[in-house]
Amino acid sequence: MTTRTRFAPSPTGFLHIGGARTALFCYLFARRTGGKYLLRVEDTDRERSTAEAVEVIFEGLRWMGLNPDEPPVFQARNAPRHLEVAHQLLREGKAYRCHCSKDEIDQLREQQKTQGLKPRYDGRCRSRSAPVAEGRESVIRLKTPLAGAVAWEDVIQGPVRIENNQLDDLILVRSDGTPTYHLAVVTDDHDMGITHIVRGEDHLNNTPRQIHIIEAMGWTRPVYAHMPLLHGMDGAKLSKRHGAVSVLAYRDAGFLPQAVNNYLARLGWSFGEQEIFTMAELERHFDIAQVGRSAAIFDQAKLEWVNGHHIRATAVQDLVPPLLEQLRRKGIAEPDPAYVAALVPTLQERARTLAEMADKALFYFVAPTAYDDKAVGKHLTAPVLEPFADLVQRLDSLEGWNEALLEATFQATIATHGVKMGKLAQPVRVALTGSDVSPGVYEVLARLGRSESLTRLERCLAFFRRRVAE
RNA sequence: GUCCCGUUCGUCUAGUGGUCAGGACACCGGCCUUUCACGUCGGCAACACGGGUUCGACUCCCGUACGGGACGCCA
Repeated sequence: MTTRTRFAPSPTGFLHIGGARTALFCYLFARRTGGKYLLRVEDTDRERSTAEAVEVIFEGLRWMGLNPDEPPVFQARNAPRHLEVAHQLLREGKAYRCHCSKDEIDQLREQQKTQGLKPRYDGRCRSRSAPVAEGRESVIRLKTPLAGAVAWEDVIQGPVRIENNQLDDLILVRSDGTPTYHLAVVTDDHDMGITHIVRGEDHLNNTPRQIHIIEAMGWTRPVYAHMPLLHGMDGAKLSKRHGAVSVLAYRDAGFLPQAVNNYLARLGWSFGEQEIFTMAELERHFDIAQVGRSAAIFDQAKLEWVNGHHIRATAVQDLVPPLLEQLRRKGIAEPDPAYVAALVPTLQERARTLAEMADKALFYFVAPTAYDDKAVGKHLTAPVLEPFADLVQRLDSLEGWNEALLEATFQATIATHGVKMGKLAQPVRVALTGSDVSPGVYEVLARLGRSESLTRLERCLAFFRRRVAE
């Protein structure tokens, strides 16, 4: 039998980084076991579900590379089937109509709470014999076994056992005639042939209720794997106040999807002492049974480190499109892809995100309008003026313009003047970039080109002369 | 309040009765070097607490504390 997993987001907002992790685990489990990974949109909350949210979630999953193996299922469309199941249970006496009003139940819960009990419906309609006034609203509730317990072997949590007396008769169909979450989930999972349910630990308490529906229908139980939740740096459940929680926010911040996947997979799971994984390696090694049971805290600093690794390991051509986007955001109207491709190798090991890479690439597009004060004070000093002027002269009369030639010119200059390379290279860096931090000077000169380089150098030389004269 | 789960360096984790408790990020320092970064070497730093069980507990059991989740006609 081939395994089938599903990621089942509800489209009430963006794709949360925690949801993305759940999707990733579903996906990796399916890949590892040679099964299928499916997607089901749980849009049964008519009030909060939106088409925009569906699109945003799809976009997030697409970006992560977590594309389902079959077309997505939209739960709301299966409502007739869900109701059919509810009515079958009703006919078989496994469910019943409950006419209690919301107020009545609220009151009951309130009362139970003050008594220190777990608030739950007491099943008062279960054996109601008195006829009910015609037209009064009703819901359909499942008859939950009164005694006994539900137990299952959770792939991540281990053996789990919940006493039935902790449960109440859950609602299958609302008073407006629409199916509830539990009914829909169980029915769809069955109909979709889901064999393994990988989801957040927040669903652990839902599992026994869902198992009861499954048992009532005589369906086979899927295997469950409840993964620990993700927490923010303060230890609380990850939420908006923890900053970027939408996966698309990570894309926009310049992270690579393979890095996000890598980091997310390592949260709660490890494989020897390996930290960096390609998607293919994750598909090969990720073992959900080895996932730990405690919640993990999302650490952006480590994500950045992982991202830096992937930036260095990714082919230039694959870095160009997202980098172009980052550059546009920084105000570079129409960056030339070929030019950008030439710049990438000079920046790859200097950036942890593509946004940072774009920042560091800016000088390639715009000549410095001012020189960093500290850099000027440190490197544009009187003793270097002569060697620097001589270098500019030599570069100006250079025939040809490539890194080897440039280096030879620098070497000849320092030999003539008896200065150290650092003394000469730093002013050049300032002239070219405005600061004393940049990729190698030969690399920069080569990419900027002869004309632009000389323009920047001459301008700086003039500035340098004025400064020394003062 | 009730039920369920968790607890090893600040963070992610290895560890399944006998280890100097290992690795990674971050942080600090050295090296490399035309700067930064990469790389590399080294440093700092943890078994929540209290009882058991045992010749011996991070590892097993019980309790406490702390944290999280769940208790909807939301999903």
